[in-house]
Amino acid sequence: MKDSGSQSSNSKSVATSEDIAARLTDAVHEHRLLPGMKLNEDEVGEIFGVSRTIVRQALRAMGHEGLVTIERNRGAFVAKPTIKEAREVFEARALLEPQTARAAAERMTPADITMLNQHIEDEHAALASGKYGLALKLSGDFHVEIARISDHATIETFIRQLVSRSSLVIALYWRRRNALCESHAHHALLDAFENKDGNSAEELMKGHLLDLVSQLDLREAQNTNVSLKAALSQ
Amino acid sequence: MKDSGSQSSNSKSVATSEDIAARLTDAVHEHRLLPGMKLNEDEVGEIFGVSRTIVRQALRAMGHEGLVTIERNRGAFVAKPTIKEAREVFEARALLEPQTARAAAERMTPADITMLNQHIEDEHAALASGKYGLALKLSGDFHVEIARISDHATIETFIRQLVSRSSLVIALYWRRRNALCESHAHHALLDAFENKDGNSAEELMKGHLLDLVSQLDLREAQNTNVSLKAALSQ
DNA sequence: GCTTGGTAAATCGTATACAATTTGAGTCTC
DNA sequence: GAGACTCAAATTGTATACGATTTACCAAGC
Repeated sequence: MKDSGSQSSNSKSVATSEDIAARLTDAVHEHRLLPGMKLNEDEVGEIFGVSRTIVRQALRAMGHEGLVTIERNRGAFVAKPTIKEAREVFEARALLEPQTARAAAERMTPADITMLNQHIEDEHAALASGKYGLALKLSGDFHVEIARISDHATIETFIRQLVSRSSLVIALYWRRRNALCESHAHHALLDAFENKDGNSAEELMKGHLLDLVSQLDLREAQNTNVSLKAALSQ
Repeated sequence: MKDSGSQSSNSKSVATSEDIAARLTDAVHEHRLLPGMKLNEDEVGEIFGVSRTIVRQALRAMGHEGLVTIERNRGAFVAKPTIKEAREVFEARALLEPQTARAAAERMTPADITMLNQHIEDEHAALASGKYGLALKLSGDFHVEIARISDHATIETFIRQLVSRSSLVIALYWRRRNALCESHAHHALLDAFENKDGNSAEELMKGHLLDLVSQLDLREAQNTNVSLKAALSQ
């Protein structure tokens, strides 16, 4: 839990760079910040009431996660993964997450199950009330929670990064703008977890990731700003 | 290539934070900087002739890689992986590198082979002239080069991090202080690469990593500073 | 002797000032 | 009008000053 308190209990808690990075990261995960958007240092600092020093720390941290691209003397932008990078992200997830799901299944406690269940319900609620961005973020968090339960901090860090970047990929390459009909997959995973069935969990996760990729449109040259060239080539 | 020129061609090239991080990282890889060592900001800045601003950027970057631990108001220290973290690093490598070796084998060009060969020779030369730290670094670079050849930037980044942290693990938990008798393993891998034999490459890499782990001493409580508690529990 | 307390030095955290670079508008020319 | 040029405004990069925290040392007390 630990909600990285923006303005929590203790009256005048000044925001740290971690807070800023978390807030910005959430915004990216919820598609309130979209790939390519400029993150002006003064502007961000003004919004959160901190100096540029702190903002720069946050932006550089996000740069390391691959969420933000920093161009020298030009500033920070929400990253725009290329098609190759998009493929890589999901290939890496396919390499890490199935085994992680298996490990998680074997370590799963009743408390974990309850928590994951709550997570799925929240996701449902978000979808029902039209908060697609929030639903998307929660859907990613589900994967991160599984990694956390697997109790492998190193791989958890990698998965967290990959899930993060998946938000960008989805923003750029998702086919159907409407539903994220994947809650079924998460339910199925939860069943495997309840039965402590590592094999199923591994297979379900593998299938789930393949399913996700199959809903992306990763053909070359679709989202590149080729307006000029496209107009001329006709 | 691009050797991140410390003082390259252009006369007065002021060191960037990337340069500083690279220099410090090399020092860690070569065991000139050992786990636990304090990295004083003023001191580092003095050595490289840059202000603390730049040093702090470098140290935070290394923090993200897991090479450095930053404690608030206390400063940056070369990281000291616990035994659990040490295990995790090699488990993650075992998950990523065999498949990466396979992919590399399939994409390997004659130029790549030549380069890897040179790498092995350099490693030999370093060992022969007693530069164990350099040999260790080169040995790690070998793995990173394979990742690069596999042409999967995302996984390459992960492997780079893991190899980096492996240097720390080796500094803390390596059994025999003398030789790193692993050049044989690298030779065998090279043979597989020359034959474009992905299966062999994958298997050899898996075995090589297991071999490495087996030379570590990862039993509990050997390097922990428990003098007080240990004395009291008796 | 060992601990406790207090003060000065060392060190880190952050804001800010200023330099360097990019951006964009406006002007001029062809 | 399209393109090249100039200059001001906006923005980022870096050094530095200053406050906050930790550390280290030394003296006093039990």
